[in-house]
Amino acid sequence: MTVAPTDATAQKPRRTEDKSVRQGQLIEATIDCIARYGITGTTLAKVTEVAGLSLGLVNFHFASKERLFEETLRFVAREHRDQWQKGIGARGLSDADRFLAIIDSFFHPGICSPKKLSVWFAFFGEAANRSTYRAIVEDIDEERHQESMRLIRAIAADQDDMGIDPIFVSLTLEALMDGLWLNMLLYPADFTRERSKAQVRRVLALMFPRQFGTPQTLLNGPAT
Amino acid sequence: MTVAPTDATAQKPRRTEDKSVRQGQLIEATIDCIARYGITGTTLAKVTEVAGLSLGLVNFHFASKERLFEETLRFVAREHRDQWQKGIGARGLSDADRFLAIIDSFFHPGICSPKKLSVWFAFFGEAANRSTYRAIVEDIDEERHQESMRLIRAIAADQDDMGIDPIFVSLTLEALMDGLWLNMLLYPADFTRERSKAQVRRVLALMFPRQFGTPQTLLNGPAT
DNA sequence: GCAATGATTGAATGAGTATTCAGTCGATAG
DNA sequence: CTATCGACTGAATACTCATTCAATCATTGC
Repeated sequence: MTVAPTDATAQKPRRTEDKSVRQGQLIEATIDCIARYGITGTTLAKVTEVAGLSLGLVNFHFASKERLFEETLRFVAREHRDQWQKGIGARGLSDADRFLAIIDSFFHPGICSPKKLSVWFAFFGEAANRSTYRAIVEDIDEERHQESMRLIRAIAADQDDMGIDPIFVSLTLEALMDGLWLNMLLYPADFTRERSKAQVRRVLALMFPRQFGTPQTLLNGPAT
Repeated sequence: MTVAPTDATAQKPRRTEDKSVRQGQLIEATIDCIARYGITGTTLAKVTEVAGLSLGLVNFHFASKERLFEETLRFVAREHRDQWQKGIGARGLSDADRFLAIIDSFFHPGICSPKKLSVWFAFFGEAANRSTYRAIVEDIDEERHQESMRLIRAIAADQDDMGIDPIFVSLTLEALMDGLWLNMLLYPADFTRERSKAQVRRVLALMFPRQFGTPQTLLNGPAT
């Protein structure tokens, strides 16, 4: 499902709108509600109130609350995928640049905002039981993991760092970023986007000193 | 609150039991239900049914469902704390051994079982809004973080690895382990306890090659 | 204009759920 | 053996919330 952004140029709120507009409003409101009230406190009454729409619309545009939740998760998942794909898509980038772009995508303001992190972890918490949620997350994880591996292999081959295991590098950095996301969710004051990104780069420098190990100026201040 | 384990020797179920026994049963059942149905699907009716107790008991032993949830989170948090404290408490351990014990505690079968991981992430998902949950998690995180830092500082001082930043090491490994927990929750078939533990040790070896960098035999098979 | 179509509304419905509490039961003290 | 007291029970209560749907309204094609 593609979600059209709310049209900022439309002055008068029209009574009827394109389906994708309404669906986008409802998904946006769902994200807000999960961030504010948690997944347990998110009711359709609150979602529709935040969206400024009437209660019945959720079951009209989505079949059920469950479907609305699925589409919300799909939305943030696609947002992240689009972000890193845009990052590696630019012309003239080296493999190292592309891999850094994937890392950067994790810490892009639109991707790891407090609201989005709330949504991710709300669904992680439910994912163990809901196969639908897990499938959505797995899809996007797998796609990114494959791309990361491809890039790391290329980076390792460029130099003669053949001792390093691409699977190990990829899994480690991805797990690290997931963990930093959790820290950013729980302790937003201590774990900022920039600090976290620098931390990942520093680990990367440890793994590929020749390729990434130059500017050690980052991250020296006190933390938690 | 200290929870007494269910007495396996008691053959006849007594009608009345010590408070701590009942509280333990209810917490145990809550963990089961969160793992099975998610936090949204966990009702008091299900919890008491799983516990084999009557509906009214939750509000008798805990003031409310909310309190039951808080005590459940506190219980798994204390379990983890007890685990690592027991690990570093043994006589005659080096600082390196103690730090490895903290790592091991994350991957102890009783600590990172699928059920316990479900509980952790269920609460993480809610923690952004519920200050009580966050406070419980923060408490235990902070205590462990301080101990880790102390040990890493000692390890770095032992050798002359003064270039390494203890804060960086501690935050990185903790985030990594959180991320591995998430992977173990979402993809239990691919991310086993032993494999994850080996992965952390490998990163540790990268940071302190002299102290931890010997047996490179671990983790070479294919993953996800 | 004028239907026809489809989006929108929100009151009504009904299923489900936390909490209460009056009564039951049984262990223990005397 | 009896009385007392506190644990225990589960039906009843008082909600909340997802879902439905008949009625309303705006748009579009004619």
